Amino acid sequence: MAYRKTPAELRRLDAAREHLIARATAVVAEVGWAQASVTAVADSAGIAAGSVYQHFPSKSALAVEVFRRAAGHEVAVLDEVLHGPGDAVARLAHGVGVFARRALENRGLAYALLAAPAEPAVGAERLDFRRRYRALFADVVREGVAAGLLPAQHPGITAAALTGAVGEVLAYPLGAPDGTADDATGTTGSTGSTGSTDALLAELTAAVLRCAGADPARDRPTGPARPDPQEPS
Amino acid sequence: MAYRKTPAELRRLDAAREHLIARATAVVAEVGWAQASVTAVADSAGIAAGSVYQHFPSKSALAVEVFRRAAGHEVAVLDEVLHGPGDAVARLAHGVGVFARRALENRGLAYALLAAPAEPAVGAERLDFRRRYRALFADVVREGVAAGLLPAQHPGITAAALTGAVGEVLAYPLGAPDGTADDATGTTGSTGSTGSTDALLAELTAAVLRCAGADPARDRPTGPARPDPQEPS
DNA sequence: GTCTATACCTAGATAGAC
DNA sequence: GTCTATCTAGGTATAGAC
Repeated sequence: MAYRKTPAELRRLDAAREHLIARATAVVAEVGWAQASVTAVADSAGIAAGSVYQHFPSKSALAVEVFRRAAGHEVAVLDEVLHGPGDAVARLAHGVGVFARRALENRGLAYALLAAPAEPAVGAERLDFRRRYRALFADVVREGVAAGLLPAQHPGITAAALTGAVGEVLAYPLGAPDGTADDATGTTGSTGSTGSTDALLAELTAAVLRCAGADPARDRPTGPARPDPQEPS
Repeated sequence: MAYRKTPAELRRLDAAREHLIARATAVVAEVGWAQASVTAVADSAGIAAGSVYQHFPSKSALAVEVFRRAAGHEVAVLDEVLHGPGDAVARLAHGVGVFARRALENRGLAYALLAAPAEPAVGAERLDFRRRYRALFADVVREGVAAGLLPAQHPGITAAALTGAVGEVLAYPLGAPDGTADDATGTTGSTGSTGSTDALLAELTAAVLRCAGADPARDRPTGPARPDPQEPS
């Protein structure tokens, strides 16, 4: 017996672990945290429940890893957009649009990450990631204020408001299992590219820009003028 | 044996039930949902664990009742302010102020209602109450738009954004056990009436008004001009 | 290394005495 | 009606065979 595992062994183990994480993520996206028992996840991954503990010391650890991977990806995407080219306000608008679109394209997972009830360990992780979103938004707001594009304000508080606003606006379309949301608060199909999704995005972006204090007079690349919004009920 | 309970009996039972709810609420406010076991609640109420089931069919039912009472009270207060005297924008500002102040004065409970991880039944109730908040905000926004005080927008989406913004901005000061929050994101004392609380309220209100699109030029009753906000880090 | 089977632990819920 | 003591279920985690 070797003192060290061979490269091939390591690769195999790592692949198994990755596969487990991927399947766990899929299960969570489908049925939520509460229903994602060790048994269900193991079944989905095609291994025995006990084997899960070859890769993770506890269910919590696996759940946290699932959350970190998925949420970390979203943070990275948002980070790239918010720190990309263009002025601060344009980046803010674009960032929110990208974030929302991605969420609406993968609802189950987005809901799990944003709002679904979860065990304390995941809840703590969620708070941590919300802090990261706040930090990203705060950067852009600060920059916008410095550039004279936004009025004087506390960037941290505005960032928190933006984070909460985006999450809450998305929560209901995401929470509705499939197409039960009405009007601009959800989409009717599954691909997430329907007209009402666009309306939702436009309104969300507008609200976010207003919240940061962006000048409404400046042209936004989001469609012609303002497409007279309609109320749901 | 009487077919009906005597009025005295009914009163006694009702009082016991009320006492149980009150104690359960206190326990939840102190230690959160997760730690509020049937045993802990019963102990606090001075009865045996089994006796809880004389008043509620299940732990979930008790938790839901606790949530409904507390959240219902907040909704009623907000409702009264938002539908009170004054123009729509003034009421919106006042309503947010009152809501935030109340939350900061009773942090444990506010955190439990707004953000703390909870069992699915409570989570569902929370979604329902957030819908009510949205409806209240939507009314005021709609009114403000009609009165020409606010720009054209989708009231439901703005209302969701406002609900999320308020919750998220408050979540961190509330979540920090006691005075660990820095700068305007929290208070230092316990009474909730310190200077930094006022700063937080002012910034939150400003962000909310911007989000709804209120004209920043109009005077707000909240302090002299704008008290040059400072950043935390 | 992976599976099967099982132990165990926590917390909610119940039965019967007083 | 309330308490004590007990039962139970559900799901995590482990032990030992292959």
